[in-house]
Amino acid sequence: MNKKKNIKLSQSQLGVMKILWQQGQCSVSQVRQHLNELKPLAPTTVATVLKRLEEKGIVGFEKQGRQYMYFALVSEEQVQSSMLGNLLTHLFNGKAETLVHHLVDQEQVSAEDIEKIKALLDQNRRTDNES
Amino acid sequence: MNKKKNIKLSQSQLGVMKILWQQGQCSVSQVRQHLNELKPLAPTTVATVLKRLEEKGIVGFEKQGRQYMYFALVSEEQVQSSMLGNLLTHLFNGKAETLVHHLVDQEQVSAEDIEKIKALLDQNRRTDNES
DNA sequence: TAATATTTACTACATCTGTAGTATTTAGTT
DNA sequence: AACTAAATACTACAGATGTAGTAAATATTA
Repeated sequence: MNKKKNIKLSQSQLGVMKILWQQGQCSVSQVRQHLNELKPLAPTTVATVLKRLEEKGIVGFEKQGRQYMYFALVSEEQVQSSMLGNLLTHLFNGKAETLVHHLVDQEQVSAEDIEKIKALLDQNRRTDNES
Repeated sequence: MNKKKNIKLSQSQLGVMKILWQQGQCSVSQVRQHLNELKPLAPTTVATVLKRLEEKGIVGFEKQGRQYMYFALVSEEQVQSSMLGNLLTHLFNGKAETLVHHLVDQEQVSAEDIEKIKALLDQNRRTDNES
């Protein structure tokens, strides 16, 4: 089972993970370069974040010459699923409609997005009926 | 404007806020009593959490005899909106469909819920067209 | 009024996070 | 081989969180 439940990442950690998810495998300085556009950080800062992620089993690394190449050990989907589930449970009392209601209601989602979501739900319902 | 953006509450804090949202106004020991079913905590622990929430402007209190009566200064909806928005932005790259997809896909939502959500979206679309 | 119970005030302390400095190792260059 | 640049290893430190102990104030009761 690959069910690492209750993965919880802070904002900084997420920023770093996004790079790894996009780029696949990066050295500290590569991560730093990618982050730089968003937020300039000292090299050691990035290294610390990566080391801590490694300690938590979220990323792994492989020595490559002098430097470490880091890579994600959990997928973006896993983290999304886990953190969303957490929010759903603890903030929305498990009520998915309330959550979606906020999404739709609170200026955060375009009409176009709503169409996409609806399409998604329709599709889901169909496959539900078929199975 | 009552727009307290970027409200971010930890799990413990959320637990306490839920009591206040449900009960309206509580003393420390009342909050503690309600929490007790979920998680027994020392009285001072609850008091500390409430004091910290007060320092952040999330709750207020009013002296009533010897004790403080605490009450929420931000609504559950505000917190839901803020924290969901945060998750949407930082974990789902702003893509609401991805978020909903997870909700629907990941065993977290019943078929019934999906129907409710669909109804919600339909309604939303109608009012969109009308306005 | 003295004793007891309740409540708040202050202190504590470990862990996590955000951020980075200093020291050391190592590789590439002259 | 000596020097420089890059990388990692420690250390640091402030703020947030989870949890609670001890002291002090206050109210209730015997």
